[in-house]
Amino acid sequence: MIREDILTGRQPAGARLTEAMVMERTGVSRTPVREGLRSLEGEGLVITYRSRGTFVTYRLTPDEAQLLYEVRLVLEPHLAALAAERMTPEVLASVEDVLARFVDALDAAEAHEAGQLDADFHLTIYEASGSELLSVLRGYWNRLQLELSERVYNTEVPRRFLDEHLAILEALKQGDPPLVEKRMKQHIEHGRTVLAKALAR
Amino acid sequence: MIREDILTGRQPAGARLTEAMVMERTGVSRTPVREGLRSLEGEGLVITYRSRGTFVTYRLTPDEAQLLYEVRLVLEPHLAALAAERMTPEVLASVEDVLARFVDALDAAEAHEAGQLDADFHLTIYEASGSELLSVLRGYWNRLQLELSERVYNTEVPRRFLDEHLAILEALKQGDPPLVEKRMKQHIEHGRTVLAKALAR
DNA sequence: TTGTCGCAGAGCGTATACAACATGCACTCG
DNA sequence: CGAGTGCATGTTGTATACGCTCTGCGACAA
Repeated sequence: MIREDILTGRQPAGARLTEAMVMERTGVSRTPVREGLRSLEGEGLVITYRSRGTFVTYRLTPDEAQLLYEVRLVLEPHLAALAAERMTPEVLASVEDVLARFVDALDAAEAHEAGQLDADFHLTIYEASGSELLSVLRGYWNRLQLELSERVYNTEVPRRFLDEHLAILEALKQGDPPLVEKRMKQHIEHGRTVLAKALAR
Repeated sequence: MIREDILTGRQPAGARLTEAMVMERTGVSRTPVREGLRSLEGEGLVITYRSRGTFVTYRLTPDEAQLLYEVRLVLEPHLAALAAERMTPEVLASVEDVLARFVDALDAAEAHEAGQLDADFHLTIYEASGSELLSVLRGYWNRLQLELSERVYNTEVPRRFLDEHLAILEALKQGDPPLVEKRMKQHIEHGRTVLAKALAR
């Protein structure tokens, strides 16, 4: 729940999160609260200063977001191809489910929800790769997601993302790893130029 | 302490870490133990299964290690240049200290220690960049370090790494961001070919 | 008026007790 | 003899109490 508060911007960058506040918001006691905050810290969403509290980390700069796109171009097409080799019907079903909800979010013009489901789409696929690099990926998706939601998912562009997602799903179904890799690469390349334009405004 | 056990290979991949074991090893009670394990989980060093325990994550495959080197080539030269712009005397002193201990570790042929200090050298510099991407970097350095220690720091190669580290330090002292970026890039490129050769054996 | 010391309160750090859950084994019944 | 069920045990999940540290405010003295 707190993760969502951060990812949707309800908790702005730099906001203070005392354990008492989180307890009240979630209704659970301190120990699980602390666990949760520690997890969020590991994901780079918050940072804790001893005896002072934990704070929502500051937003990525536009430059850093572009840099992350270069990383995405390196990692994600590769993991997508791996995932295509090891795809199972269960994962395919999950991906389809995520895409269905993605459509709903776009129809309802819910930018944050759409951003979340975009991340889910990618990460669900990469999970199937069985790669240990997944933990690295999660870290920067968390940071990218808010930027993406607020800068891109307010516009008309994501409809084209949906088409690309569907094309990737198609290639996954066909069990064609090179095609999946190629389409994923194009998709991310597209996202990169879109974000660059959004940042230029 | 547990982190070191993992990073030095004393706790092998797949090893089970019950909270009771960690309590005994560290002498602290369960709450801080759980915090620590949660942190390690965030760094991708362990993974926890509900009610069954936490386990040391499996090693990177050689392929994944190579992939991470491509990521390093994207991120690290950039952050090094940023760091050069914002360098302070304190950070420079820290970097020099790390390098001094790096030399000691090489002289003593302590591969794991050297691997740790190699990571420290890089991360200490990037800290000065003030970039929020640091948390992403830490994640994969943790995973890379063990691979590096066991495959590279057993050989004679790291002496050349030392020279490169010194050259980077020199460029930092001169306050020349483009030079820092260039040397860092060459250094990582070198590391990549070294690791590729080590993996081929 | 200003600087320093002390105090009080808020918040985190740690320890421990109890609850819930998963696993494996033994026993029983078909 | 085999399969299924129930129990015992080990391990994590949660709650709460207590102690320590840091911060901010106020009073007192120079």
